[in-house]
Amino acid sequence: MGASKLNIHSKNSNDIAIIAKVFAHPARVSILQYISKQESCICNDIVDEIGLSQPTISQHLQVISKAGLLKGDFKGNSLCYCINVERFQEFQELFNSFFIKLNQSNC
Amino acid sequence: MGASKLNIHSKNSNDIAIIAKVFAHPARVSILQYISKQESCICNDIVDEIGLSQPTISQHLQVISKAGLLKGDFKGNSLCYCINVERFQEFQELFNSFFIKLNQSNC
DNA sequence: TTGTAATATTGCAATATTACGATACAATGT
DNA sequence: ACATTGTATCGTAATATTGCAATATTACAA
Repeated sequence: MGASKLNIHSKNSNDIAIIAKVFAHPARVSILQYISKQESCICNDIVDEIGLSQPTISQHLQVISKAGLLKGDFKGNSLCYCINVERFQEFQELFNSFFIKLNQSNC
Repeated sequence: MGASKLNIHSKNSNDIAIIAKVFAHPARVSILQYISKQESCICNDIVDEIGLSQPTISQHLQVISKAGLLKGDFKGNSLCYCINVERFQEFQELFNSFFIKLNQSNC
């Protein structure tokens, strides 16, 4: 078979994996870092910054957005993407509890 | 083109993405959680626990291992996988600094 | 309304990941 | 030596991801 046997895993494992996927591409990491640096942000700026085409950036933004990590305000015909800090802190907490669990490992 | 334009991104972005990829599959999350719970661990146990075939688990273990997250001691003909806590803490630090950067975002 | 600038969507090609059966390899027990 | 048990590798199929050109959509300005 192929690549989709996700239903056999626990909700917690799936949640963490879904979050990790957002960060699992350097373009998305760079995009997030860039957005957090800016007060406001226009997609075209990101295109120049990251060096990928506009459709590709738009696609990555959608992935980030679907995870709930972005709040977007319209500002003229350009978007102002901001990081949804509340949602982001949920991410952080999930990851931290995962990290804490793993740190208890002893050989 | 296709899926490989990784050279245009910063080292930091690539590093974070590489780490995130390890956690970007629920099977690997479950495997890591399972290993950390055990004192010692035999691969076949994981197979029963996770519900994937032995070759698939072995493949996932390789991904985790290549990231440097495992220390393996041989114990008879079965392996004892343990989490490499030092390496894991490097992961944590990279992620935390990334998280801290993103939290400074204000809309 | 027509033009313009910014972003989103569609369609497709290239590549990567996931999964497993078959098989090979390694260590132990008899 | 031979069988048994546990793990790794190979080959292959299914699916997912990444990337872009072409096109559509949206919002504003004149």
